[in-house]
Amino acid sequence: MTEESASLNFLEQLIEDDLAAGFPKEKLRFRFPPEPNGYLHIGHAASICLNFGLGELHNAPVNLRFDDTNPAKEEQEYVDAIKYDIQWLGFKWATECYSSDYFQQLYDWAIQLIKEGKAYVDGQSAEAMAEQKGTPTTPGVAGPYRDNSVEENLSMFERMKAGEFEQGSYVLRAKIDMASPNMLMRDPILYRIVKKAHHRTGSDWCIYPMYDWTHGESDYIEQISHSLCTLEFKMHRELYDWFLDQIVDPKLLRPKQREFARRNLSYTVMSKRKLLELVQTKTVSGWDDPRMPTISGLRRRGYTPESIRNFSELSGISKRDSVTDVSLLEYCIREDLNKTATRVMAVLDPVKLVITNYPEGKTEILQAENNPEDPKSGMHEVPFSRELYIEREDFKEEAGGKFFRLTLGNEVRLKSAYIIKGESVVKDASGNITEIHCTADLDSRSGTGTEASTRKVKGTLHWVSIQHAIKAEVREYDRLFLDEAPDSHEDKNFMEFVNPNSLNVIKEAYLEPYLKNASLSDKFQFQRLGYFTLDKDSTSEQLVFNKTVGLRDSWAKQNSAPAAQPNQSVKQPNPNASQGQGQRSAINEIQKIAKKYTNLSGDKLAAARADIAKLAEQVTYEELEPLFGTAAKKVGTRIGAMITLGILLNKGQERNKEIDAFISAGLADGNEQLVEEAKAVASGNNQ
RNA sequence: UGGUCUAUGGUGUAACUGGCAACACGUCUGAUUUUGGUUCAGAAGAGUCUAGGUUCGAGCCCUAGUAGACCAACCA
Repeated sequence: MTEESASLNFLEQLIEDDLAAGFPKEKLRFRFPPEPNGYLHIGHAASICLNFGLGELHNAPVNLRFDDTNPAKEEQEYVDAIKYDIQWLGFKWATECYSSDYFQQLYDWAIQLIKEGKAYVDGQSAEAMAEQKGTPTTPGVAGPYRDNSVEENLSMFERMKAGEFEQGSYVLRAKIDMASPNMLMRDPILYRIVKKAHHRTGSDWCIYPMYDWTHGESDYIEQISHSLCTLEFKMHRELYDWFLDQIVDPKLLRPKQREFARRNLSYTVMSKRKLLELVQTKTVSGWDDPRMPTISGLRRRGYTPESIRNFSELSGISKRDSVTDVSLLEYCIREDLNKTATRVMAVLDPVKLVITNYPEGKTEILQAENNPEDPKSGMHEVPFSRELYIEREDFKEEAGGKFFRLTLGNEVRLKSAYIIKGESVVKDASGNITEIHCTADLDSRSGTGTEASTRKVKGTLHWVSIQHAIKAEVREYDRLFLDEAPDSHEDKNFMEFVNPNSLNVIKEAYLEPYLKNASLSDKFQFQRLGYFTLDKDSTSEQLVFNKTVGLRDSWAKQNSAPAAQPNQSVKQPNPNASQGQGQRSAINEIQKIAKKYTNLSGDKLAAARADIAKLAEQVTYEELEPLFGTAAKKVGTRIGAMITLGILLNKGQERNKEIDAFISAGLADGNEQLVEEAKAVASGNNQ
């Protein structure tokens, strides 16, 4: 809060404007209004961070309001999970509210609407009503119940409430405008009959209010100043305001609804319905499966509240629909965990390493840094012995100079231990390496301060002592979907894009013994591999670790680069791209200067022209010709090209059809400067 | 064929009432490093959807297009 925030998003700006216009700061009040019909996901986190963030910024209360008007879908389990997640994210709500707390008030207001002739009971089938509603392009028509008397409506509504009718037989509708271009205004439903117990009101009610009727009035009851919701409710604003108009007391605060774009994440889906489908089809193990974009899934995966809040902050708020790349989320968690996670060693794909000059049966206790990023984090002990496991991919019998790991005849450092040299391998009948034999430089032990201990070698490997290692299960995760936006395809169901290899279980990984006492909230970095956290499936006999995210890996990237090459080369057809080491080509430089040419005047203009002329000396005609096709609008570039052309012609470039066409187009242009240059070029008088 | 909204590097957001398009992620160099991590230094990449217009000057204002999203649940 010490530094001023970079720049305000449009909602923060809106509030600033309201404040500037005289809205009293102490009346600011926000709310987060989840429906308890599913678990919160990373998209909700955006809304939570927005609303609670606004509350923190202005020191204003933020209510948690459960929008529980549909007992058919809502459950206490979700209420509890939602509350837990919000607290876990680190936010505190002012008041825990429920729309169901307002059922009586809502009912009273509905009676008032009926009395004023603004609502009526309709007994038609849903299909009939839908038909009368028309379509977006054709107006609706009035149904037969629309002009029933107030008395009749009153009595029918009473009887609905009393439970005299079947579920679905009658509804209460607002009487607004069946011809409105906004479909929502064509006599929307206020109440329907649902004969199902509610998680809070039990069987007190058998009629339940609809979202539109409930939401705005709840905001009003709680005196919410700014009711922020996602874009799909934009159309509802007209209704929101209409309902408020009917009941608002001018002495009280009138809430304002504003909309922002919901946040999508690449390679996943974000709708509760689709997440529920993943759960119900057992595609994932549950709402908190570590591959799920739910708050609980991310938590189990090892994400921290800080990382999620930071992600929301970095993602920003706007009004256009967008897909944020998961790489930003991964960046956020790496950034957080790098500072805090304890460094340990674990080998996931082991191969045996024998140090032939190290005594059999000897064990040394070495010291390992807990976190090099945090000098105060201290050290922990790690046992070392003659036989170790190292990562299978950390050894090659022979390799090129770019392989920094163990090969025969080369030296590498065993992290926190000795420098070793590969000597020989033992293979089984089918040629697989079963053991690697090496010798250690016994003077090189880390931390001893000897000259040998500070020698530089080109690689460092992680390892575990076989005798001391503990076995554990490790679960690695990949993106749940293979498509960047799995639910954006009209012709294909999102389930078709499920990644069949999103879960990789390593049944027997070897960990250093320090991990024996890990607890659920601990965050570790398995050195050189990534960040890991204990999973709740762990038992006293079997630890289970989840991989949160890998370390950035420029080596792996380099290795896979050749495969990706074709794609990239397609995007690189521009011959004007940089030449040599970061050197811009002359033609590129000219383009850059020319861009702003028309904005210049006086000395600056003269200087720019001189620069272009000078650079033009180094340009070939082949480089220049493509610029002839520059759009008419980009006058600056065309002027630059014209000046360059003049120089080239002076140097003896032959005139041709393209050149003539470019010059005459320049002569005919509306821009005076361009015409000037074209004239000069045409007459050969261009110095 | 209706209404509403949106359009800025690969991605996500900036640019106060018009004034040289900025930041982050990602990508690529180089240095440092007992993690091919971190850190540090640097680079490439956008003429702001298109076409007109207003203006000395437009990402921003005007007009007309184009593209995408949303809108006809007794869901929220």
